[in-house]
Amino acid sequence: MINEKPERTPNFIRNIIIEDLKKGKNDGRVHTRFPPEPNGYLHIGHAKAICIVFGLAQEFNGLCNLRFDDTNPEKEEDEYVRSIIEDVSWLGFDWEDRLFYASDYFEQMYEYAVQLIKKGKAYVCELTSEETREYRGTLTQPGKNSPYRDRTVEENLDLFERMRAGEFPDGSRTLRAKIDMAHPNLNMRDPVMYRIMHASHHRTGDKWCIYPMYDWAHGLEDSIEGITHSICTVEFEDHRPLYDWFLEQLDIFHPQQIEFARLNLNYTVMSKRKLLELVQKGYVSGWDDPRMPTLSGLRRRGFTPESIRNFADMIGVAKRDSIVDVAMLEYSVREDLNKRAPRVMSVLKPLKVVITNYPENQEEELDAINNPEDLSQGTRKVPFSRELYIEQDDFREDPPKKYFRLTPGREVRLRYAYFIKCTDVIKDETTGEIKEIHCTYDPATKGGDAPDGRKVKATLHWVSAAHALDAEVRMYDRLFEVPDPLGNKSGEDFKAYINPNSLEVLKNCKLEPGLKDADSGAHFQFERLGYFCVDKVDSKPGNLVFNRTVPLRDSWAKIEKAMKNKS
RNA sequence: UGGGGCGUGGCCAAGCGGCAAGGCACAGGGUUUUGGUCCCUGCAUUCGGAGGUUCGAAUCCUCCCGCCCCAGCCA
Repeated sequence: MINEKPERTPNFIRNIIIEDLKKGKNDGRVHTRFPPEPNGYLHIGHAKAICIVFGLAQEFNGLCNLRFDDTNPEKEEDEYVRSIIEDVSWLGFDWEDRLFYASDYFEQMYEYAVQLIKKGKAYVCELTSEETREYRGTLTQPGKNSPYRDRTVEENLDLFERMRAGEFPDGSRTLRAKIDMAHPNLNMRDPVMYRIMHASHHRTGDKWCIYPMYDWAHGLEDSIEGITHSICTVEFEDHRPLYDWFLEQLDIFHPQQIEFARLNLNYTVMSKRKLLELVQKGYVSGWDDPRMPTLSGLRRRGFTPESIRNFADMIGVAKRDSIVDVAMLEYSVREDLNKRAPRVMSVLKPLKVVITNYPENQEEELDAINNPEDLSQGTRKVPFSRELYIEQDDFREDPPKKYFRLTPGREVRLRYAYFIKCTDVIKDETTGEIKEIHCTYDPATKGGDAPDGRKVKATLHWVSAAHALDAEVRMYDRLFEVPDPLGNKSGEDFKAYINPNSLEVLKNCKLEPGLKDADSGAHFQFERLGYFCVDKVDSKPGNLVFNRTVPLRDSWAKIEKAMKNKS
């Protein structure tokens, strides 16, 4: 496949790779990896990382592995590996036959550990975890050596073997690297390499009772797979000296670790812990709630893989902390869906319109364009009849300034149909509520153009009442009403900022009949409203459910808001 | 007050000694059978601050200020 790349914005990682390639480093190979721990669902922040590592591999004709970093059996589950596999492939990336697990390398890692012990660079320590913490010192004070630090190689070998054999209880011993307890970087103060855990692992079962720590394992995994550029987030920068140390001691293939800043989005929270809390306490319906920033949530909401990949390109790659405006994500779906989503007319908050001069039992089929941005999508027939629905927002008895939709006495266009003029407003006598409006139509304007050249200020979408499909539409909005839910000004918990209007369920929506057999997950533009998709979970034939992915840009709403602010 | 990292417009982000890309947002205008899309136009005399080097600095040097990360037998 040809990888046409419309001049991407440079970033520092890409620049490093270009330099490496120039120097002929790694024989010109570029090999990256995405190494999630299978302990939760992937979110948009992971998507950024995935796009970076797979994208770099693609761009430089390299490879990218998917590798589960499953070194902690107490936290990891198969359910997560399944969801991660689904999400990464949904995003559009292919690891071919290179799906790996850190646990596949446990034996090899053990051998490497034995080597370190033999070099006198690792020892079995019997300090408890509390003692280990005390011995580590603090940020400003050096630590002190473990009393077990100077055991003989033979003793260490024996003890380590017995650790593996299961002779010791959990937490009773660790294997530690012998580095420097006074090192200014705490990660270098004799870090733990192995801990004892009599836990069942999702892949290796009960084969092991000692499990490697991240710092020890990760570089080995990268090295074994021949990873050239090991890309991770900035909080691991402090770990790089240790990553390098292990590989140097072992004298094995040495990948280069490069760190970038993780993604933050305003109006949302990203941490696994916080997301989990939202799920567990029922603030959302689950990990795939369309308001969640998880990939499963975004997918259900109607975001496309293309839009997320494009978003990742837009936000770039750097090391500085930043908070990206969700407006960019929203822009990115609109841009994608604008080109692709078929247009359709749907009335979400119906107001009945009776065309009084239209024959009682007549109906006709009008031609509508499926996508003005892509004429190859063709046209369709839309039924028209005497009774229709229009949007409540499209009629105002007392229109404000600059409102140019339907008002008493005013003429507007019904898209692809006719010009209509409002002649009467029928209200409930007691409540004053508008029940329906009466209009007349001009038969000469069929299709939407007046032969006499008469213009109209607005075009409304509509649905024929007799033909309309009923549906439920879920209007999603940002989950939080403040840009930074964690910036608790007054010590409030982030949940205090949840947007009470993040979901509005509309039950009486009227859709154009062609939507009857819409595919699960299919995307549409409801003209003049936004992009919507068929909910994958709850929509059933005869009980349609749509999710609003994102509204269309709405300059009228802005004008109206500006006018309100003035008064 | 130990170590590591980072500071370019409202938000992202290029640039790495030659005189501030691009995108989002925002504001005007044009086109329009979506108040959508699209198309124009505007939007940092300035790059955290102060000195210095240089013909010339966002880019090099010095000092200062601010923000983030690290004391899991988590990743």
